[in-house]
Amino acid sequence: MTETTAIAGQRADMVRNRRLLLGAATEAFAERGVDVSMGEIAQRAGVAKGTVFRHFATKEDLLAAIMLQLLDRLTGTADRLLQADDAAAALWEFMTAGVEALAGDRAFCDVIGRPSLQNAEVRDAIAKLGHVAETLTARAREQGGVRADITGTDIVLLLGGIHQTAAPVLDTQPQAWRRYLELAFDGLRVTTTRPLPHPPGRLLLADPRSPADPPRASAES
Amino acid sequence: MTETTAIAGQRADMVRNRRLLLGAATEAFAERGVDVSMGEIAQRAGVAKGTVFRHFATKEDLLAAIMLQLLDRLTGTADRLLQADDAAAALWEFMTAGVEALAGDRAFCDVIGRPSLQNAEVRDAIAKLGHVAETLTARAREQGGVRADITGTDIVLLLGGIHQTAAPVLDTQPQAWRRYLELAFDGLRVTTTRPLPHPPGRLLLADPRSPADPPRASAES
DNA sequence: ACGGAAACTGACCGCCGGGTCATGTTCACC
DNA sequence: GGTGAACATGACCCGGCGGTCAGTTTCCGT
Repeated sequence: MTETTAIAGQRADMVRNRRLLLGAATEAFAERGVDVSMGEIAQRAGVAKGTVFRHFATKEDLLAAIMLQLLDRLTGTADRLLQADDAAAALWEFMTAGVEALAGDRAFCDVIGRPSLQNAEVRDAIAKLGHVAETLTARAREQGGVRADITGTDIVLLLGGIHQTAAPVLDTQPQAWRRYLELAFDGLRVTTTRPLPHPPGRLLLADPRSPADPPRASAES
Repeated sequence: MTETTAIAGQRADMVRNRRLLLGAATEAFAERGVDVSMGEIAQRAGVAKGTVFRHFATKEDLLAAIMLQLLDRLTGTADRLLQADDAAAALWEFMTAGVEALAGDRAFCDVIGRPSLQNAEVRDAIAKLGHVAETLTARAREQGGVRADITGTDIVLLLGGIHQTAAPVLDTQPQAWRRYLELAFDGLRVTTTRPLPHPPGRLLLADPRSPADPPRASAES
């Protein structure tokens, strides 16, 4: 978890700088992607470069901290949506939140799209998100809200795809992703076509724990 | 156009190096994306770094040459498919070719997804591709093969999105994009749902020529 | 009030990238 | 074969990056 709570005995300037730093890094990464420099983040926070490295040993650590924050929030949203009655509507809401998060954060897109940018913690958080998405999807599948051959991994992968579809026109039409989210969801509801080719596969080939019974793609309901 | 033809009076070593260079750059960009260095490209071509800059003044020029080659090929494919009887099948084939091209070339993905990497020539080529896609889509729409509110711009944008969906698992499942292409196409066929939100928009807000009558999204068939 | 540990600072390092240029080499033409 | 222009070469420049560290400042406990 990201430790935002102040431990007793911490210096006031330290917690202040840490908060400034996290805020600045969140903004900077969101606007400019993972390629933003540590120098710029320091400047935005009103802090010297060395201070950044005192709080986060490497750029990778800082990026991970920001991404974990985002992933945790999304996982929390998904968790809450597990309580909803209409599973398909819940799934829709989850996807909206996910694509919106991607559209508003360039670094998030970079990290999701390029596994080489993910450290162990981030991979874990993504796997956890995938796990919740799997449950959410299973419910929607059972209720007949989405076709039978869709898995949670599909849903998570689709978030990146839907966003990417709209990304080239994001500057001029910041809301275009809604169009493609709707289009994707229409596709997810289809039941009259042949089953999808190629196995769904899992997001991470070596997920250490949580086998999370892979749902079969046989037609039912 | 990319000048691959040798002009009379050109030195033999020059045309040889140019061919080596284009080959090496094509490979290098495809494998490693736009971030590959000019030094590595020179090395792959078996040529000194200075030679690269003699043939292409800047990295941007070299990248553009490679991308134009790819875009022209894709536009040619689309052009040929305009002759097909079954417009929906032709559109399907075009999308397969497009997503396959993206899946096989990381630089292509980078350039398509980030407009800031496109110079004027590349933007033109993309606009031209968009124009052909528009025609291809219009035919499919008229034949009832795809829903009425889909435009050519949607199709071009979807290529990037479909690929991106599968990108995170591309290392372990190189063919996963076929699954999401099928899913997208199922969505494109849907006719029983409400029309898509948000206007389709055009790929480039300032396309100097070819107004290319924007199809209205009213329901018909 | 004060002492010292902890945090901050910014000049500095090594590295790597795109791009240049004086020098050496090759080819086409006569 | 000779000659000159076009081409190839690779050492070099500059800027920006992630990351370091000796010296300075700040804050907390007493």
